[in-house]
Amino acid sequence: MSADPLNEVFSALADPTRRDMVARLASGDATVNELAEPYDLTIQAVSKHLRVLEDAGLVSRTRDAQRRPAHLEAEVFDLMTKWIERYQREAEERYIRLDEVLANMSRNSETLKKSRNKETEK
Amino acid sequence: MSADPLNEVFSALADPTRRDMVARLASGDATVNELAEPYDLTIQAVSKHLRVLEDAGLVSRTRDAQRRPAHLEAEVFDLMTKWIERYQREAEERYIRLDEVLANMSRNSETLKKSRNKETEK
DNA sequence: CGGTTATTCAACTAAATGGTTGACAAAGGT
DNA sequence: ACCTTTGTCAACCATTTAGTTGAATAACCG
Repeated sequence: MSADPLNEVFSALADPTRRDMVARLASGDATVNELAEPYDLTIQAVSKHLRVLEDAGLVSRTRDAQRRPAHLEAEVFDLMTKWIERYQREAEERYIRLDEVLANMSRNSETLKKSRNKETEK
Repeated sequence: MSADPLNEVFSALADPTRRDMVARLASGDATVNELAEPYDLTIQAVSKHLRVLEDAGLVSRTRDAQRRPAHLEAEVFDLMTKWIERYQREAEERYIRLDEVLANMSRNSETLKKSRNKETEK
């Protein structure tokens, strides 16, 4: 029921062909045949790739006669950037705090010389 | 030789366990044992996950006696955000331009009524 | 209706992935 | 010198994945 949608989004973009398809769709909608053209792949393979992108919510399909043009959905990207930025920020902030700690430590370094207690747990 | 590093980065983050490990490492370095504790997984499995993160450049390892604490590397995140934001922006800009086109079209819509030419190819 | 174009479905295959168990290595603690 | 802790390596297994070929569906073009 509630599988994290990021699973599919990240794993969809893990494939270079699919990333390339996304890149191309960013500059305009395209049909399966058009998308398949540059690759040394069967149409069926590209159709499958497109389905993966669709399932991940990165792409939507419409209909135009026999064609089913693919359209890039930009909203899902927000999910990713939010996740990424959150931990990127956390890690950077922690890095800055660590710098402060180290600055403090060197300031009163005499207390440090005999501290041989390692409190790694908890 | 020159495989796109984004392959490994995205595919590393496609796994929810690995994403969770990253989330936890964002608030501080941790050893394999510490990382493994919350999961219903063997240490070996977690060790493997950690290796995937390391190969993707998301994590680095140091040494502290028998322990090999893992440390989150924030820089690689930039690669991802740059890729994502580029196409996100492209898609959004195109969407805005499309709006303008549609606005123009409705303004002189009388010319449209008989345009039955479809120039999909090229 | 009959043919063509665009796309998907189904079945199969090879390789990659995520997990296991069991043995091994490396470093400390005593 | 042992024993313990921490982690990795190796071999194996089940599932998923990226690709194939071949048949089927869907919608247009005469």
